[in-house]
Amino acid sequence: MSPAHAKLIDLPARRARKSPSAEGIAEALVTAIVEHRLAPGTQLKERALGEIFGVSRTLIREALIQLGRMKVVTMRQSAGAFVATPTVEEAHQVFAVRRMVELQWLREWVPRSTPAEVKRLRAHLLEERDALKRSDVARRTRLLGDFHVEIARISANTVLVDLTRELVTRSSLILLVYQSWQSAQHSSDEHKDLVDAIAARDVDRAVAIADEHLRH
Amino acid sequence: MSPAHAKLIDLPARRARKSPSAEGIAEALVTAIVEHRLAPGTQLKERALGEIFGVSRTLIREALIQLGRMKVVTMRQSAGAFVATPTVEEAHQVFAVRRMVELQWLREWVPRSTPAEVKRLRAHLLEERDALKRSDVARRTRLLGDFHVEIARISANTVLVDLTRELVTRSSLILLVYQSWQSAQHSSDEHKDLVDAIAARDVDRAVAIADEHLRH
DNA sequence: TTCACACGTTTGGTATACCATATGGAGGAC
DNA sequence: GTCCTCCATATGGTATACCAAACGTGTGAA
Repeated sequence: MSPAHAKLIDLPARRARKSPSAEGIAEALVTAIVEHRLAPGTQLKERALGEIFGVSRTLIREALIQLGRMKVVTMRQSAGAFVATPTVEEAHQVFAVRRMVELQWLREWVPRSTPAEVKRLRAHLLEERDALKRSDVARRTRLLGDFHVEIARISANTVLVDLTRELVTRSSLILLVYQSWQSAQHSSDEHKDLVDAIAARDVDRAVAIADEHLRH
Repeated sequence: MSPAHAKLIDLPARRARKSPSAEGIAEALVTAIVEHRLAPGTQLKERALGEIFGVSRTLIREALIQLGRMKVVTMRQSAGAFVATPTVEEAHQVFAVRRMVELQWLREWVPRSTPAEVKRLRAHLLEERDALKRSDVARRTRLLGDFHVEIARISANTVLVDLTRELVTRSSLILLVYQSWQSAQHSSDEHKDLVDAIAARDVDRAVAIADEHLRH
């Protein structure tokens, strides 16, 4: 958390500058972490962050507690908060749960998917493509994750959406640590194949593609 | 949060009285809520709780924030924290997600379940029975929920266990609001049927029973 | 008698102050 | 010269102080 980090966080902080609540700060930090501007293992010092966001330690602390519960940061006893560095085992566990949830949801939904829903996903794919073409790393990372959230959102099940978002966030962090960056294009291609299978209402193929996708 | 509530929380507070951390307080509150000692809608006043637990508002606040993220309490803007009163829709959503996760896990695990694992579950069933016989409401409520956590624990997947625990907690709160109390016996019977199916490695029957169980 | 306004009290929101602990560096002794 | 110890400082943990907003109550006027 050198002063150099300040400007890295500053941008998202300003973007959500309307009376910085704990949630806003937490979100800004998640964004900064997922977009690789705060490396895993980095200590998140409360006073420093307070200065950057222009608030007291109280709100920073609130945000860090929330991130701690999300497992995006690790709270070490009387040592403070650090950007989480997921272990290989944790990675497997997160993806195992994602497979359970996301594949089962596909099984329920794909047979009765509507053209309007598929259209929404295709629109998302175009955005992904665009980010890929422009090499907009931050936007690309976010969109690749949001694709899965977008699928969950179709369920209109808030619990499912929140869960998916949380797992996707953790996954992003994991991919940062364990996956090479070239695979972004590959991921987006798999997303396209998945949407095609959904449009064809081919449950088995959709599940197979998603399964493969989530096994890396 | 009348003074009368004090003694209701006091017991679990004392039980976990070893230097009351925010987590300990959160857990004590969850227990109190799930065991029906704090009714849904009750306001959780920070100063009052602080006095009960013998700590300042800071730690209480930390605990409440965590419970808020768990959706066990609702944080209303500049009005404070209240024990959550789940809507019917939320109830459906929680159980829909539980079905996705728990049924899929059963499908993966039951075919290769071991006698030792089944034995653990049977031991848990005995505890349930005992609590039922003694009409120990608090213990019974906890154990009926823990059964599902116990099944998740077999996966040795921390993410799955934590997720299950969280969903089960929310479910308990929902059942308090929408379900009559007599069904505890029935629940435990269904648990027994489920363990029998697991022991027989009958995946389809196990999933069917669990599915029925989670649909109420 | 009833309605409305205002004031006081309660409560949550945020900042700050204080304390304990961990950490790193400097200095002294072997 | 190296290692150990002690002190200074930085940092997290907890309590408290201060502020603003919401709510309830009582009083006065219509």
